[in-house]
Formats: sequence, C-alpha cells, structure tokens
Amino acid sequence: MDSGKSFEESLLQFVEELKDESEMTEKQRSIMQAAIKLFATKGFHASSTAEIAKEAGVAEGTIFRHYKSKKDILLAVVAPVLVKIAAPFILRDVREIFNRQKELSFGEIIRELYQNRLNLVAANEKHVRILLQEAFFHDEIRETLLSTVFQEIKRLAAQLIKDRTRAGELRPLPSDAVFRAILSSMIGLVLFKHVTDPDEFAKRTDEEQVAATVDILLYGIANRP
Amino acid sequence: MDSGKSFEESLLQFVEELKDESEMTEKQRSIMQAAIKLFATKGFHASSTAEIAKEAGVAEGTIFRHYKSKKDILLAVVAPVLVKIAAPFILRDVREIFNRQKELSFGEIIRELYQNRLNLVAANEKHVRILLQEAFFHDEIRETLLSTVFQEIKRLAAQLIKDRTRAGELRPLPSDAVFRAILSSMIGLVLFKHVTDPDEFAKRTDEEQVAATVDILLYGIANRP
DNA sequence: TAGGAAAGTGAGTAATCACTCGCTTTTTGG
DNA sequence: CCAAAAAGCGAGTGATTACTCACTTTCCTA
Repeated sequence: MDSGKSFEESLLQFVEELKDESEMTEKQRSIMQAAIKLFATKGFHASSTAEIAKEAGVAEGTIFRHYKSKKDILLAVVAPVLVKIAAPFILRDVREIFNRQKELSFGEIIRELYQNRLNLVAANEKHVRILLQEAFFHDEIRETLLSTVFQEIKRLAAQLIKDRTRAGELRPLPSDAVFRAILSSMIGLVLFKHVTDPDEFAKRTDEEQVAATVDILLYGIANRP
Repeated sequence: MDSGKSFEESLLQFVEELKDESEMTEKQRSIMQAAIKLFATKGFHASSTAEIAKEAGVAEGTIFRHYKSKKDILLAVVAPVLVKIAAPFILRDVREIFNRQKELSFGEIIRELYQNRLNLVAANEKHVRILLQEAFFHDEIRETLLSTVFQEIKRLAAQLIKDRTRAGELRPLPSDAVFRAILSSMIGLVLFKHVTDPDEFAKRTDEEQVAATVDILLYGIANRP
C-alpha cells in the first residue's frame, strides 16, 4: 500500500476514474450486477470470480479485463455508494432538510429525515447490505464511513440541536445523548423494517411507523408524574 | 443437511455434546482462542485453517482431530454464545429484571436492563462481533438468533408494556413502537460505545450515559408545548 | 473499408484451500 | 507398568482460488 495517500483520497481518485454506467459495456454492467447480487447474499470472501463470471454470463478473463483484481470489483461496487451516494447524496438531503429550519418544527424535520432515510435504504438495500458487511472487516471502509458520513451528520445535528434547545423547543439535555437518541430511533426503524421484524413492521405504513417513532422521540413513552 | 431436525434442535444437541472448557486439551483451548481472534478480526471466510493452526501454535492436523470441519470451529465458537450466553444467560437476567416489577419503577427497570446489556457486551465483545458478522451471511444463525432471543425478549417486553400502560405509568401508544424505542436506545448505547463513537461516549461514565438515555426514552427530547 | 484498438475468450498456472492419513508421542485405567 | 486410546503431527491430497496470456471477435475512425 502506498502510505502517501489516505484511503479517502485514493477512494476519491478511484471514483473519479470510474466510468459511469452509461459508458459501460453490456458485459461490464452484468458483471457489476452479478457481483452486487453475490456479495450481498454470500459476502465478498465467499463469492469466487468464477461464480461471478458464471452469474454474469461472461468469461472469467473478461472480469479481469475491466477490474484488475477481485478487490477492485468490491471497490467498484462500494466506492460509488460511499462517495457518490453515502456522502453527497445522503448528506445533500440531510442538509436540505436541516436547512429548512425556519419553516419547519423540529418534529417535522425529524419526520422528514426518517422518512427520507427509510426510502433511501429501501431503494439501495443490496448496496447498503454490502457496505455494512464489508465495513465489519475492512478497517478502511469502516473508518471512511465514520469519518465522512457520520462525523458530518454529527456536526449538522449538533448545530440544529443547539439552536432548537436555545429556542426552547428542546429540553436542556446533554447534546450527545440527544444526537444518539435521534440516530438510534432512525437505526431502529431501518433495522426493524429490513432485518429483525419486517412482518410486524408492515402492519402499519411507513408513515405511521415514522409518526409514532417521532412522537416517542419528542415526548417519551412515560406519562408525566 | 438432514431436514428432520431444525437448526435450533441440532444446535442444542451440538452444545450438549460440547466439552466445557475445563475438559479441553491445552491445544484445543488455544485453537479456540486463535479462532476467536481471527474470526473476530478477519471474518470466518477470510481466515484459513493454516492461519488458525499457526496462531494457535499447533499442527493443522490437530485442528481436525477436534473439529471435523472448519464450519465446526465456527459453531463451537458461536453455539455456546448463542445457546448458553445469548439465550438463557441473556434471558435469565432480563427475566429477573422484568420480574422485579413490583419493587421497581419502569425507569429503574430499563436503567438496570441497559446497564446490564452494556456490561454483557463489554465482557463478550469478540463473541458478539463474530455472532453479528456471521448472522449477516448464515441464514441459520440469523434466524435462530431472531426466533429465540428476539422473540422471547419481545414477548417479555410486551407483557411489561401492557401492565405499565394499564397502570398509567406509560402513555397509551402502539406497543410495537414502544418496544422498538426501548430496543433502539439499547442498540444505540452499545453501538456508540463500541463502534461509531467510543471516544465521545467515554467522556462520561456508562452510568451517566444510561441515565441520560433512559431520561430521553421516558420523557423525550422536546419541551412540552 | 482497412487497420488498429478495445472487448471478449477460455485454457492454463501457481498458490492456497480444507481436509486426510500414516505415523509418533502422551495420557489413562486396570 | 503396560497396552490401548487419545492427542498431536506434518507431508500429501485433489479441489478451488485469483489471476494471466495468447488468441479471436467486435468496434471505431481515418
């Protein structure tokens, strides 16, 4: 590894060099599709290049015509999600929602945020799956994810929490605990919908689930004494 | 696979047959240790039996003297966590805490629960890591985890929520959303402490973080209008 | 439409994989 | 104290791995 550049820098460069989908060959697109399918279901290490080739209906050599190694395939799948979707796209919506502070109440902001995140995950389920799976093992991916996306969201949220607390809309509470509560509820929504309890979750619409969650986040589950 | 028995049943039998640590050979113990270390850092598929043998200071043949396949090593690591720790141990504490209903307020119950969970994860960090990683890929493990631990916790919580709502201690809310809120906050605590933001989290003690989290769960983050 | 570049192929390669087996060493119980 | 059983060993197995390369086909453009 060249220690001159950080993973983030080389990732950014890597994405720059990535062709976008329009100028891909048909074969190349089917390689990507096959890789996404296999990585999402079996994981990176358990998927062989032979399998990917077969699933894509392509000779194994063709894969290495476009990607110089197997890890390069993973990066080609993960990097755009990380840099193009996760970072700007995710953050763009979040920024937009947060910036409409003046028009919206805190509850409305959070409601929009949650709904938006649920939609985003639903639309990119496999990519999210791969990203999280590989973040478990690959320190580089995990740290990039944390240092870009998480830190930025945290910064944005901190500002919002500070403003709204000062305005008397929020209770005076440790701001890290408030941030954690907001994020936990969001993670809980995604987790219950997609992993732990999809059937139970689907008994009511996403909008209803979001509304109930925001209500609890704002006012808690207890009756006041 | 023999379709006569469910994975849970064979898992139970498997654990029955497992020697406990006291009657393991020294070599066998170091194989387990090496496997836990490697699986936790690199994942199951990325760790080779040659590596495990080397890390354990043991011939490769010795591994297969004790475990008939590589997957058997994983099960020997995961199964006791799943059946001995996750199921009875986890649930024992949860039951105990929940059953002291008469003495404790709802807030106290949740506070004890969260503290207990934080301690449990801290004490079994690597095992939890492996369990979650492999639950991603192996349907069997994920479904066992969900159908035993999750469903039982859900059942216990549903009863508690019902009682306390009827007693007027909790607001009348959809009980699945309340359950999700309780679990989300717990997951958030563990996640922030161990994965996303350990430095920030450690600025205050576990007890203080738990207290703030329970306060927010009960009364929300908003000022009442 | 000629010709060079890019895309695609699949047999071949060295390395590594999980696992076996014949062997030696250690432990155990009568 | 001895014999059988258990534990330990490491070279060796065929299968599979990621990857290469000489070759053919397709595409682009001058």
